[in-house]
Amino acid sequence: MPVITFFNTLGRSMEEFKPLVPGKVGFYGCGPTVYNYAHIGNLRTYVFEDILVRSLRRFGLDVTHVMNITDVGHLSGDDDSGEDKMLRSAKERGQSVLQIASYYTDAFFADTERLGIARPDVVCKATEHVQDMIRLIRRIEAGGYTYSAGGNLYFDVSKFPRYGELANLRLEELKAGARIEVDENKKNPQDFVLWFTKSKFENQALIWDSPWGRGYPGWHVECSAMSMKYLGESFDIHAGGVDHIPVHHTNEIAQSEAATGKPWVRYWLHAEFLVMDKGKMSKSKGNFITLQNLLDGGFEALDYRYFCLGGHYRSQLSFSDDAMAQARASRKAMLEKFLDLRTHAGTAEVPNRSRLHAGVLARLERFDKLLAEDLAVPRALAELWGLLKDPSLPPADVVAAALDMDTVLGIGLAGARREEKSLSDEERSKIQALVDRRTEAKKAKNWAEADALRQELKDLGIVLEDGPRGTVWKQLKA
RNA sequence: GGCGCCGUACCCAAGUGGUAAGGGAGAGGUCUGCAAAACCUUUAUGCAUCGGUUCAAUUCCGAUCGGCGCCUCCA
Repeated sequence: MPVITFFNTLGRSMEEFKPLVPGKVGFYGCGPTVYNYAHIGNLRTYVFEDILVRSLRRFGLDVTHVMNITDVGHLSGDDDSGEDKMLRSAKERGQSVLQIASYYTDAFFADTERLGIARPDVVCKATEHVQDMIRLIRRIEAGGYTYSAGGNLYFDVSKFPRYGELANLRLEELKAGARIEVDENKKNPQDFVLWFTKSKFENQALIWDSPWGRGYPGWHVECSAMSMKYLGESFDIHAGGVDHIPVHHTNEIAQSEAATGKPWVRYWLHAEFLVMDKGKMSKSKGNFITLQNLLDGGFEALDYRYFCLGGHYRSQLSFSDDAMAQARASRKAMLEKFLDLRTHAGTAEVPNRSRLHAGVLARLERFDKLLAEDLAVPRALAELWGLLKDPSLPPADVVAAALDMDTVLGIGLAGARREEKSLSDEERSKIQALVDRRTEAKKAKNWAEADALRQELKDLGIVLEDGPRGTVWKQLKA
């Protein structure tokens, strides 16, 4: 197992990764708020987390991956037009907020599944853990970190000296209210609500009884409560998008450590944004794209995954139709190359790792080393290309190693097929008959007829390739 | 106002104090009746600009220009 290093947002430096319990990793990844479809920017982060989990497992670590589903707290407050439409149509169908949440949760996992993202070991819904949150809030309250105002229970950041450490925040320099009105109940602008009994939204749909009155939990508390429930009061890795650093994760740390008095998370990993021409993808700017949009545009889900692998997780990645098409072309070429090698490998026995050709093994080792260096996935991908393109390596060994690498990358080598859709035997024999007729015409040097038959097949969606071993046909990509 | 990131060929994108990965696209070639595929070759004396440090900078420092993110729910 190589030495694993990660760039820890807490401290902003590369650190060797050493799990709290040797051989085991507790990992919490911030999940979706399920009131709308995930867009491809969101999904980039989940691809990153998937690569993280798969890499750790590759290195022999026993990972427990926990992900929350935020299905409370933000369902009635956002007035994005697209969402309103969804809510309205849901209302027309007589559905509850929970049904909406359920719908988008299913949609989310349908997307991640198509992207080959492994399902977390624990998926926990906020609405099913309100009692855990209440218990956690009571501990925070017992420590004297809270105050009540205007019907809400607030966390008092002035009681937590290390507040803002993760984000390098210095409270006195923040310009509170620069972009949003300050809640007049707060002693400090950074204070945040642990429990609402007075919603700023009219129609909060879900409410619970609590020691502070009937209401609902603040957003940040769910991650603290659920992560501790499943991973313990201290655990190894917490990941999410960079946007969470200054507020969400900062607040999570404050309340978690206020409750337990212990260090909470040891390594913080944050994924940068996918950006479009005009900046990040966001609903309010009306420039967000879903995975389904890409599928409708003729891309495969794994083309998008491949696209994500082209950039390092800590760098912004520029999305465009052109860049996406490039990723598709690149992945297609890679699958073709792989299929060629698999054909050449024929029935040769696939060697296990210990018996691989030295040159292949060397590449595999470099691949592992790159992953271990803060997930240098773009370079790991280049290593896979180098492996596939090196003519000096035995095909069977290359195929074995490529499949091995793909257990982390997830580009879909194992499932690669030449044919796009299944054809009936009847269709096959028809095509073969035409191909045979053309072969006869070619033998007779009757080029006109041969070309006519080529065109006829092309109209059927079949392209021909004359090679040294005769003519092979393929389906034209739809 | 504060915090932070980025600017690498036509495009996406790695990377390092010692002379620019990979992919896409383009060009030329081999092969081919045609075509495709494949393969080979090729495309930044250059890494926004200007200074500085250094034997040596794309890589460190400073300034400038440009772009982006966060400080509000947001991956």
